[in-house]
Amino acid sequence: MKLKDAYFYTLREDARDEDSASGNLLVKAGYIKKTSAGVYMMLPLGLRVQNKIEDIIRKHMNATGAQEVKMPALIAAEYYEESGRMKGFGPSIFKLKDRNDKDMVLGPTHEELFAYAAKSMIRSYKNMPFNLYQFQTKYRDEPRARFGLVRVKEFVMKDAYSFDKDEAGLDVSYQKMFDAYKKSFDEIGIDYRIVRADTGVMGGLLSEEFQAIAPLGEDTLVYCDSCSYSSNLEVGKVLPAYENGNVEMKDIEEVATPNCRTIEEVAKYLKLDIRNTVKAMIMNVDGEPVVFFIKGDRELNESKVLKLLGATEIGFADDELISRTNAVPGFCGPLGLHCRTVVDDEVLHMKNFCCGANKEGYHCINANLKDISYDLSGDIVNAKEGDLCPICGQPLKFTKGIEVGNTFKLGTKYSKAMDLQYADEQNQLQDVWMGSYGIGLGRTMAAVVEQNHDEKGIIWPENIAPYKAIILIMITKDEEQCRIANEMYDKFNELGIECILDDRDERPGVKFNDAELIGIPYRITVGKKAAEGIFEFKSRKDPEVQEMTLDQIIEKLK
RNA sequence: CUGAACGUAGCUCAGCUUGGUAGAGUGCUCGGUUCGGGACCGAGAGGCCGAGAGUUCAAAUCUCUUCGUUCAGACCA
Repeated sequence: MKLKDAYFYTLREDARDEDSASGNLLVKAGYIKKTSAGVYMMLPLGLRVQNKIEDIIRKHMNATGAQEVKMPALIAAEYYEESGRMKGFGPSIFKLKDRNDKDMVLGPTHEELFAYAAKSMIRSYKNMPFNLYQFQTKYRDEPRARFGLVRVKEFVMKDAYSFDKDEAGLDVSYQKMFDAYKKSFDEIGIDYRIVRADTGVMGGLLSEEFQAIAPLGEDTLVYCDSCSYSSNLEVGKVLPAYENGNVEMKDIEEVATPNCRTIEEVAKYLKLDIRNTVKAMIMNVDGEPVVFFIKGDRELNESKVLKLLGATEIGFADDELISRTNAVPGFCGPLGLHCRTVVDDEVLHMKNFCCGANKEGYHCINANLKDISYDLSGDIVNAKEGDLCPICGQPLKFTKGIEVGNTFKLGTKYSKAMDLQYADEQNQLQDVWMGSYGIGLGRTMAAVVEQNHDEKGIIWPENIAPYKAIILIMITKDEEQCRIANEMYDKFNELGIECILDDRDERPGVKFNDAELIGIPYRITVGKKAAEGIFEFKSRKDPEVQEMTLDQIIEKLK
């Protein structure tokens, strides 16, 4: 690409409405442009990067024997009605009607259509296994788009779907995809960690996420350095770490705690360790009030609660719901409640703890499990700093991640819903076992930029950089320099070295800054010594500038 | 969806409190001087002050409505 005659621009100021380093840099460097909240144009440079990511993934998918297809984005709503996900996705699914008033959706993910496509192929166990995949634009009406390309309403995803006759087959197919994902992300050049995750709306047996390590990540990852344990916080098991085991149980006692509404205030007022308190959370679970009792220094984990109760929605209870529970907010305790109560496993191990008395201005001390009645117990809190690994008992570590890929063992959920069956060896009808596997391309691009930038701009890993090299002509009015630079450009193209020629009539400083902003891995400066056949060669990653001949440069770039 | 902030030149913003026909920087165009890290001088082009309604002799400025954007939360592959 010769810049003078290309669609190419950079901005000098930070974008006002970008809230992430990657979003800002991609906008500033002219890779993408926002059209509305969560919807971006892919400009020439941006599309080149996305295509490179796509090519790498395609190569590894094809190597597993998967076949590429292309499903529509515009889909009759009935497919999602059939699988029950019209409800599952709720307001996140884009709905529209055609002129005949037929309900349509813009596909948020494509399990249904792939299952439907598989029906045409699958008659008997002999027809499996196989795997289909596509690169497709997905639409999700996110409640809040943010962080540039990280959370958007329209994005391209690679999604793959495997079909097997039984669970053992699924395990094999899953492992193939899993390995292909590792190879893809390694080649792209992203720093990632694989974690166990919640199956969410996808349902199924197992979900693992490929998380790009980044401070602005929306997911919290919990892992252990001593063993292989690694999990998304939303499903991370909590090993009850606090026990005051053998102390003798005392008798429960009411004490006045005037104006102490939060557990911190109570602990401070009574001079208690907050780890020996139990707090109550009054929640709205599918429209019904439920009170949860957890250790004072814990947070309630909503996905664990939903799973435990088999519920779909959770939020704080409003005044009307609270009034039905007979609870006294701020002093809510386990006594005399008129609703379901759930106790965290950790509380089961506590003795002589402090909790609300359910009476304005009072808490109880020396409470014990025997004093409480509850309906259910389970692991319903978030792991936190200081917790121990549930596998090996070493201290857990925490980091933030951006989910760039996800693999699911779906099992038979969709084949049951979509009536996808085959005849086995005994000519008995059986459900097909499915897996689904996704990678967000734009999100991957954003995550790479989050991980690879400095104060001057983007630093692309070589494998997904839009171009490998950029040739700068220092003095455009110098015909000799122009001629030499153009010859170099032609030579590179001949050799298949993708490069940019900055032949704009700009001052050197502008060209240096733009080259750094857009993050091209190698920069060649055609300047003073060009006539002698000497050029400056600089890697975007390193500060050193080296003088080289054309042959030496070509050797480096080949 | 709830709460808050913002919307003025291509971009980043000032002006609004105290109403009087629109400003800066940067980018852009032309001329000149420059030419190895976002140069300098001069001359220009560029705005229905997000949209609508109201108050007023007069509204970017005050009031109401609406749309958009962003933040916090909720939500979320």
